[in-house]
Amino acid sequence: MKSGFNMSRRKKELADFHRESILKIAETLFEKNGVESTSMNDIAREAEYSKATLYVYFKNKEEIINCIILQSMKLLYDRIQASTQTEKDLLARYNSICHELTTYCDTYPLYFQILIQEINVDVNNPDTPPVFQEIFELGEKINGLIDIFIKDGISQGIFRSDIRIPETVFFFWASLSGIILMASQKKNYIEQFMNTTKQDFLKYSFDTLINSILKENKNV
Amino acid sequence: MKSGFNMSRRKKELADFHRESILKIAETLFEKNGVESTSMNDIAREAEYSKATLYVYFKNKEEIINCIILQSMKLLYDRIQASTQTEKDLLARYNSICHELTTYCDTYPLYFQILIQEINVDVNNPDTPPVFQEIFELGEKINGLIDIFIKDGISQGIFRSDIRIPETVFFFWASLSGIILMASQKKNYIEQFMNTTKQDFLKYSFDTLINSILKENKNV
Amino acid sequence: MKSGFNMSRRKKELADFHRESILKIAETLFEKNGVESTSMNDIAREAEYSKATLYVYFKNKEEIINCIILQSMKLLYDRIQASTQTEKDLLARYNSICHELTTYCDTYPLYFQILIQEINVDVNNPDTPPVFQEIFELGEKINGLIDIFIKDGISQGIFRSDIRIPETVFFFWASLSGIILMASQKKNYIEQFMNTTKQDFLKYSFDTLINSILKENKNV
Amino acid sequence: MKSGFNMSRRKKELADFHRESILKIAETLFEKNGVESTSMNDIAREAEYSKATLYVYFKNKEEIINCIILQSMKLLYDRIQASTQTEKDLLARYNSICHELTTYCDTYPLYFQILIQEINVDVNNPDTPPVFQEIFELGEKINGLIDIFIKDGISQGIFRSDIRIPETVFFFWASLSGIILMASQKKNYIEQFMNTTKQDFLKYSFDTLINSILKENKNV
DNA sequence: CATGAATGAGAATTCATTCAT
DNA sequence: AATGAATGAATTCTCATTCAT
Repeated sequence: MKSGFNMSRRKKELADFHRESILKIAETLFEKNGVESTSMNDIAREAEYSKATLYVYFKNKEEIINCIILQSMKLLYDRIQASTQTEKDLLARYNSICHELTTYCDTYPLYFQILIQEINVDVNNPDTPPVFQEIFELGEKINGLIDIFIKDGISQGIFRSDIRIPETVFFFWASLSGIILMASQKKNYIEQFMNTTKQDFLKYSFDTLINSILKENKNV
Repeated sequence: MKSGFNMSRRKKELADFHRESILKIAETLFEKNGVESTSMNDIAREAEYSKATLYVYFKNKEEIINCIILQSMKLLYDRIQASTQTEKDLLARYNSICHELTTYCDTYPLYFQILIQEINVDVNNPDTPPVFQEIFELGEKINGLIDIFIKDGISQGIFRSDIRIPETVFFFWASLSGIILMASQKKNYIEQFMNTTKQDFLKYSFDTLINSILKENKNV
Repeated sequence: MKSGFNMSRRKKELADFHRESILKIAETLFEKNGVESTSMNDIAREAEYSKATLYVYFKNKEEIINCIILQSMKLLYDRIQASTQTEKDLLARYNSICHELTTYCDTYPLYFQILIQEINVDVNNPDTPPVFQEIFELGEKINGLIDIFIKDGISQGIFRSDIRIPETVFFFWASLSGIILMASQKKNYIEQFMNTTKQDFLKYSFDTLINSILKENKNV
Repeated sequence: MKSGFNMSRRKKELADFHRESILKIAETLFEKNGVESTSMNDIAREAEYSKATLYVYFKNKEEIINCIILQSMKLLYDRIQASTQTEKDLLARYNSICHELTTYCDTYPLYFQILIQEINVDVNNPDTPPVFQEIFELGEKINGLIDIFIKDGISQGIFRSDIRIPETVFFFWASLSGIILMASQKKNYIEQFMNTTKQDFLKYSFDTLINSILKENKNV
């Protein structure tokens, strides 16, 4: 006979398994058809649960959405952190960050939309659901990673010393998001009309972008 | 009795008048409440037409949306063209373009979302509604304006001569969109946590961005 | 060709016709199965409208309920007023009132439940829907009819002169409601176990009740 | 090892304990939120049983409702009996009954609604659940108490001797229910518009009602 | 015995769209 | 041309109930 501890752990794991299954399907559908156009019915059908079961594991549709956002941000944070810790060379770290973001955008295309669209969370409002707090804090942690990267570049004499750090962090976030998102969504256009590959366009853009804060102009 | 020609012209003008009225209201509502949350009912009520009349002038809701996209792109094109023709100095033209895009994003916030999100149009598919063709062609015309701007910069010896033009056009589109959109949607965050204004952040970002293709590094 | 006036009148009449049809069916179902157990679906099916059409004529289920209450109260008021104006003899008027209430309870059994159950309306709260105001005012008007009846009885020297009028009005409302409702709902019991008819029981009860304020005890 | 008898007795007692716990919670919730708005989930959560366990002790929601009706009727019976046995003076007994009913209505507001609303039980139909039989029989026993009270009043020469006993029992039931229920539900109205207290109104009404069968008219 | 898990059925409501006039 | 009327289909979410363990 199993101990109570194991019992409850197994149960929790099972519940988590179901939550994950639902989230995975939901995310796929959100990406394919958009969040608003994806109904709980769609999720239920695709995930092969009954509609009512969805409500056993999630309070409502909004909770599903928020969980996906948080989850994907966690993953992004882990990846960026891992990649920046491994690489020692600064530009290699930059490429690594860009690569992670790109991979990330391919895996969770929804994320970038939300990253950009999501209305500012009012962190001080006590009515803001705790998930939003978590999302906000995670966002700050990711910012922190970029922040360290910029500071390292300055102290190594690679980046110009006159750049304003918080603005530059945000500037990189914004530009990289724009570049990656557009490359991802206009892939066909790029390949048809620009006579190059998406990958090549991204490489070119990342190099051009970093150029904007390098101490010495580099030929791309 | 009027000639057929006059009849049809008058009719056409009247029809255009109605279409415009509807589009104007629809756009206001789309911006205020979002596209999905705006119902045909809302549009009809606000525009003071009957719901059925909407379907006299537009095939369906989608056509209304597409018309708004096209219309707002036309406006953007006109503005960028006007501003690039007036200004002679290259960096003044850059600032002008950035300014137009920013104003534009504030006036038609919806546009940028769509600009970035809208699925790639398959221009060769005969089922693609003609409005998409128009949207695509207008996009190309706007690209053309940026293209000229880049080429002018190179020939004036202001931009590096080794840059790849089509990629750079796209790169600017993508980066500027990202920056402007994020500045617009995270205004509160910027002002609370970065201790600066949205306007200042934008200025800093635009300057940093152009730096990436300038022949000589400038201190921002 | 009809004038605008006639057109709109006809339309209004048609709309009223539909509203009435729906209300009639709704009332029947409410009576048969209870208000909460009657779904909009049930009403739609029975009334032979589509569910969506119900929402063309009524804002929501609550509006249907409130309309039925108001409508039935209007009818009750009219009936009581008519009967008290026709009859000159006081006790004949009393019988008439009782008879109207009884007929009424048979026709709109739902009404008595609501009359008794309906939570007190906060007349001063501006959020209270206007229908409730109307319901409340109509209730007051009906009270007014009983009030006049009591006062007439006193001034004619038929009722005791020491009775407190507002309390007595309410006392009669309450007792008559209780009697009529119970006679209506326990009809079988009365006829099986009391060896009399519902009608006879009602007559006996009404006579006994009025006895309570008569100046001279009457043998029933 | 315990004998089968003890086992089963202990089991039965335990089962009864659980049933009581559930019923107690259910009643509280029914009163607070209404029967239809109280879900099995609510009951389970509040009673700290699992939803499924509810179905171990009760066939379905309806059985819970019926048990509560029966239970509350039992309580009412006990109270009326106790109060009529203690008091010797007839009018004191009347006041006592009225007081018990009032207290009862305040404690179990639900009861009166059901007392009045509940559809006639077809006692002869074998499909009628046994709990309805019990409810019916208990109703008869309570009637019996009123019956004795009336008969005592007649034999003591306090009530008129020409009254018809079974009708009068029912008449009192109905009137008292109506009065108490209305006083309870229209408390605010009474206090605002009648310039008196609920308690005072009740006292006045009970006195007026009994007047209807008193041999000698009393001034209230 | 007790229950976690699962669900079919159904609730109110909304919406884009059609059609007869 | 313009529209009032009507609706099928869909949406989110709830609930009483069952069943394997």
